[in-house]
Amino acid sequence: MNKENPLYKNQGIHVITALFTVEEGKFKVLLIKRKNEPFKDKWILVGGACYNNEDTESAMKREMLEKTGLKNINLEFFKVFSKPNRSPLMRMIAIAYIGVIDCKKVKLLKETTKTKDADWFLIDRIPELGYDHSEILKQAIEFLKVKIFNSQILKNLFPKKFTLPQLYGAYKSILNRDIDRRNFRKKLISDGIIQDTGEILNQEGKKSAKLYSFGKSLKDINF
Amino acid sequence: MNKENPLYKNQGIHVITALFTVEEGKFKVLLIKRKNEPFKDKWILVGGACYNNEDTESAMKREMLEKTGLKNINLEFFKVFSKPNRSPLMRMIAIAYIGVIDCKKVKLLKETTKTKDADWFLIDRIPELGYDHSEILKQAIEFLKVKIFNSQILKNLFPKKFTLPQLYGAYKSILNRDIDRRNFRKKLISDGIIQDTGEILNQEGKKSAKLYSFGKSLKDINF
DNA sequence: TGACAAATGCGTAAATTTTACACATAATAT
DNA sequence: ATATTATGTGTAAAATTTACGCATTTGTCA
Repeated sequence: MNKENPLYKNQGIHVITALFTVEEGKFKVLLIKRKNEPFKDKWILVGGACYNNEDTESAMKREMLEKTGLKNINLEFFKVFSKPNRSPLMRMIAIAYIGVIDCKKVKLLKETTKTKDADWFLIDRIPELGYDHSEILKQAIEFLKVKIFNSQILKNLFPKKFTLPQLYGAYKSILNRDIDRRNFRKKLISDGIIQDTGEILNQEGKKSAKLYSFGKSLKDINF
Repeated sequence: MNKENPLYKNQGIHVITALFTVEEGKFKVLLIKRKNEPFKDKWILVGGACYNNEDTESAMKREMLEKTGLKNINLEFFKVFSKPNRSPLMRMIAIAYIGVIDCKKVKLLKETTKTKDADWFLIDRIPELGYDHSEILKQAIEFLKVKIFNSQILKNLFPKKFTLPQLYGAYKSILNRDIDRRNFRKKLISDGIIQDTGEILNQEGKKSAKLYSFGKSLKDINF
């Protein structure tokens, strides 16, 4: 590096989100396909550069809109990735988020200035990703598995009111293991993550099920 | 901003550490006094710019050495601060860490190229800090209060072997409240944070006390 | 149609963890 | 001597977590 390019210049801030969904019992993540170098034609997590007039979360929301058409996504910070060469052209630090939405409620932009495709990928069918996004995704999944038990991060995966079996199915898909159905109900209710609405859903030709909503107050133990 | 200065250029990465200690039952934090503008003569937390060939933790260790003379400090990431104008000259994002050491084991550099003083401040006697460091410190303290119960972050505050009353005193100072002495012992042992060494310390003219060490393995529930 | 399986719900007993608190002993202070 | 402080151990009650039994409604199929 020379004087025009000292060690603390030409740095940038990446914001990145692993946006998850569960569709028909399948745990999936949103990937976009790059149009340009570097990593041309590679799939990556949604993200981009943070501008100077934005905090990182605002930047992430703008990037999400620009590259996928999605708005009003709740984001949860999970980790910083700062290896010096994680991005090839210039030193970029990455501020990584996770989010969860119902993919059926939204329509993805399939092409933008910078992307040539966007799609939901099964978690166990992820291609090799550009940048260090394979590693970021791996860590994001582990973070989500913890987060669903101490926050309402799955809120946007369901309508305002939902049945317990619906929610239970999502947990099993994300955790990729079985959990006790009866203790599951007790835990989520007593922790205040969900609450009984008193209403009952009578679906045609199915046994009636109680309707729950996400709780109003939740002592979130995380930072 | 013009073409020479697009929205995603002229960004930088700050690394910042709230380094704590407990000295004679007093909970303190390390501050340094700036020599230059901006915030000339203001006290701030230890920190500086991250270079392009460093990850943020390495940068923080270098800055710690340059500005305080301290080496081998264990750092724990706690939060990103990214408000666009948190730093006046240029857009800087801050990656914030906490650490804990025994101030009696080290000697602070009182002056460096960029600092004109360095000292340990009582937590309830903190002056107004430069940048957004007052806010960062406030959040760091809250983070530490949680962290002492699920990690060995206090490890460097004590020698390899220490008595329970010593440790207990540090917890009370940091938490700024009373906790049950007997349950405190049980919790820290059963969580694997500390373990009985089998040895006993006979201090001249004091009742003998068992010696403990920090545990070998600890299931750290945090990310 | 009758039997069985699946989906939904409720409840309880055992195990574990957390909280509150009693008390014993050694050293110091008065 | 007596009281006070510093250290240690233990136990019982309360709360939480885990394991699991069982009832009801609906669909499936022999």
